[in-house]
Amino acid sequence: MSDDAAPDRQLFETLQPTDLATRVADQVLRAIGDGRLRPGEKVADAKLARELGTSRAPVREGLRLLESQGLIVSHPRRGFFVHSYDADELSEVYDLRECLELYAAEAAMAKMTEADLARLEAQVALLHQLAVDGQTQEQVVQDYAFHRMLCELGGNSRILRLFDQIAAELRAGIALVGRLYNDPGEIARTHDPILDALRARDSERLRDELREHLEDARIHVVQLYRTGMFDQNRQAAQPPADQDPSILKRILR
Amino acid sequence: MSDDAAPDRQLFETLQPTDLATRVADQVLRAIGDGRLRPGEKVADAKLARELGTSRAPVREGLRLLESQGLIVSHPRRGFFVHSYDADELSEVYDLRECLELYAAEAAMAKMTEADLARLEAQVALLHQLAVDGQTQEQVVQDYAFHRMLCELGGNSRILRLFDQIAAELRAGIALVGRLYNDPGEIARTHDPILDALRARDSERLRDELREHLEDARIHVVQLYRTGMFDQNRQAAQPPADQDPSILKRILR
DNA sequence: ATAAGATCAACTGTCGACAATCGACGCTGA
DNA sequence: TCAGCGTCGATTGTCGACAGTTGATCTTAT
Repeated sequence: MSDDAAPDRQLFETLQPTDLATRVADQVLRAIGDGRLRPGEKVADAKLARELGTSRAPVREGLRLLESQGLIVSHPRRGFFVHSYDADELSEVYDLRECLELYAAEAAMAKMTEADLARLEAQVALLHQLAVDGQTQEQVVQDYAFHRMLCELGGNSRILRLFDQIAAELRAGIALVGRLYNDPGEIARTHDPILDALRARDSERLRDELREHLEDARIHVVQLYRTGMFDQNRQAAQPPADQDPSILKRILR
Repeated sequence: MSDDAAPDRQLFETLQPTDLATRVADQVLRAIGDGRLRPGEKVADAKLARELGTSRAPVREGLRLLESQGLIVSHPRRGFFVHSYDADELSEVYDLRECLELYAAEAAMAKMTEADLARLEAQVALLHQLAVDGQTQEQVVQDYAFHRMLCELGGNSRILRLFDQIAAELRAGIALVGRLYNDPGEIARTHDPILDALRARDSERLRDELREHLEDARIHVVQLYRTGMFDQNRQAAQPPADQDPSILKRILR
């Protein structure tokens, strides 16, 4: 039997059926990620359904998918809203990211090959290049890509999925700031010590360097939040305060 | 003005509107947690709706809520299924738990008060007591409670929420085993070194002890899985294999 | 002028319906 | 005996509909 005519060779790639709900979730996720939907903004399922040309059912299912990820909040009888962080909550997300990434990076270092290391180095080199070229937006993307590679090399798909979720959430916030850090060159450089530690397979140093790196980012973003840099962008409809004023009205129904 | 007649005193607790979807999610979560729904089992929304006396819409929304948590898997045009772990995946979940709990515990140690420590000690004492009384089922619950307390003291609500999710998932698996570990007394004892480390505020030791403790649990459970201890319970309808046999059928539609 | 009440369009939660699809069953023909 | 095919009930994804609520706007009365 010849090689190129194996009888059970896969002729076609399986074309997988897709449901509207997940596609809606994708769309909304993207909209949040690139800032078309702002934190705190209301997401009316009826309106969204009209916009997407579907009925409301799949839209609501899609929003539910995002709800338990924390990206969407639903207030019964009031609708869905893009989750809006205060500074403390944002800081918590960064905590989580640090927690996951430190763990993944350590695992990654233990099992990575020379080829993997080379890919990481190439990625950091790309960051430097983008800094020189002034492509700051693209640098943000590739920065994430680097950290994602680390998580991926860690080999835990569950952790990787969480990282992706977190990245999406942070992007939501960062989309508001636009240009986030001060100096692209500086950003690129802060990745070098991490690479060094990886090269040296020095677990201790990796931990310290990575932690410092992430701590920098966190402090930066959180500070922007605290200084009210976002307030100007906050004219979006806020979900109602938890304390409902019209108590009697609700009791009587 | 007297104390017990403050004019703005809250007369009634706000009765919060609830939607069916979240209640469905709760129900299903509980059903998975206590083993009424088994891993791999199909969850037909129509049937479930009939059982709950609602229409299918809120049921589907509720299932979507659980889907992005990983507890439910949906295969388009085939329905919803309780997520079924293989040993590797289960191991990954334990990785994640370890990652989160180590982080939270360290934070907890840094900021806990004497009162907090006392509560933790009381909880471990309870574990010992339950071991003596032979209340193994309750011990499993209180064991989780201890670890949850640690996460809670860590002070990151995001991490706590994740811990709860993971606990729910693990319970799903553990519900299958019923009695999991070998000796309740042994379980109780393995918590003592953790307490010691906390008392001494020894970050290094806490990390090591906790890791070892969790590693034990992981190895135990994963091994049970690998030895096929679950196969007898696996007559539940399996979700279809990823490789669809009837390729042409699908291409032609 | 301000606070309370009335009005009204838009939205939400839920339901039942419908076509398309799935998978189990039995039948056919080798 | 067994692979392959129609058949058929049950289930799925999606839709449109309906009553009840919400929040904004307008009205009224103090």
